[in-house]
Amino acid sequence: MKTLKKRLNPRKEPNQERARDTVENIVGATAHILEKDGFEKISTNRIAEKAGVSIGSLYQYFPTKEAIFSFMMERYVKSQTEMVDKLIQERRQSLDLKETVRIIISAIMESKIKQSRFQKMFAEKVLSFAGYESLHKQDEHLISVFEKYLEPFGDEVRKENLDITLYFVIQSVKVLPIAILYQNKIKLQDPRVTEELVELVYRYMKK
Amino acid sequence: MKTLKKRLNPRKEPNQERARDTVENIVGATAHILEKDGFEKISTNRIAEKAGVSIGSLYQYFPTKEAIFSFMMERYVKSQTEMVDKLIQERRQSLDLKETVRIIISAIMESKIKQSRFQKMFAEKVLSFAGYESLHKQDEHLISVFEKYLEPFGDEVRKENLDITLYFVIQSVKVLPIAILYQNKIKLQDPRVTEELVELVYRYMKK
DNA sequence: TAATAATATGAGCAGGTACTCACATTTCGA
DNA sequence: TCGAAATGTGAGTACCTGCTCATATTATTA
Repeated sequence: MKTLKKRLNPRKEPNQERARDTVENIVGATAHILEKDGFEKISTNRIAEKAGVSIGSLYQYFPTKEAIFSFMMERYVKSQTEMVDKLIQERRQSLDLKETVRIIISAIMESKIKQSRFQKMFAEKVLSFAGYESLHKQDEHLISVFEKYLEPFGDEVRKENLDITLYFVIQSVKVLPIAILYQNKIKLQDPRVTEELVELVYRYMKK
Repeated sequence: MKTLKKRLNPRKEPNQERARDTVENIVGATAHILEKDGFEKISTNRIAEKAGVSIGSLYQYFPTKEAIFSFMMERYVKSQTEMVDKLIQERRQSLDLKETVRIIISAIMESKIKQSRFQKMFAEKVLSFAGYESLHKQDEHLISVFEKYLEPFGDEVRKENLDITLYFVIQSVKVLPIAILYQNKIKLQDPRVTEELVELVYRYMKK
């Protein structure tokens, strides 16, 4: 456990401006290589080269290669979670479940389209790397947030296997759009994708 | 294109019994290592060692490491497709859609539970490796099979965005159970998982 | 300005990787 | 029974990997 933390946490916090630039360049180069050449082609040497940074600098801020992925993942998960939390908070008063579902899924889809460079990396890592507990934590957090939000919907929502239901809902929204990215007929930007996802989730949840 | 085929196709067909054993040992060892140590720890040398086979023999039947994965994938995809095709064929006469959905999903879940050793490998490869066209071909095949099967269900099935709907259905059944494998609260064997998957798919498809 | 701290550098290392090839062994039909 | 074809062997190679460390450069502080 301690080993894991040591290996995933940043080695050193960047204080000066140029140090923050270095870190951002590393992250940017990593995303770029992932997007262009895929996971198999990535190496710390290549990342450093692409970032215009020496391999030594890279290892000043990231103790291992995985730490780079972990950093990017954590950052993305955090922004997604904050977004959903905020939307739920805003919808606290409303009792229109379908509209809430639509608003949340639309927002997520929009960010997925924008940040589609990260999405393929996610497809390869999201389900695979047990070390990324932050993702499981996010799932659990979202489940409890939704569970609380759904309390007033006693008559509208099916609550027999709510744990599985909510897990499936979350995974559907996370994973189905990524699956779309990997076939080449339907575009992620096609508004019907969002529509269908809303349809799937709402129909599945309601009584 | 030609390069890809050359690199993924078996180099030599095993004719004698012992040759077939060699191939099976290689495949078995690969599955075993994947299951135990994960994708990152796998190497052809390790596979050969675990299989009790020389590295030279391995390369007589598989021209590259990827060819081993490809072979296993193709074999699995083929068995799954045949199973679904057969079930659909048997259900040709019936007009009970939900029961059909239940039968197919139950069968798939059963095989996923049995072959769960392959499932994690799939989670890492299914969406990620563009080279595995066989998977996309399978998706397209299944879509057309379902589309045909659904023709008589004019009144029961929602057909506005049928392309997306069927794609989401297929991906849900493929991916959601795998997602279950990667969290540790709900077990894949829990019959509620199958139930919920049926519920999700049927509710999503019906009018 | 001088000293100290922060940051950047990249040659190089130890170990792993996919894969080859010249040769040994086994199988089997003639 | 014998020889060709099929199968098996594993030391070896060229390359790549993650990562270190001694040193140089730049920024901050006193």
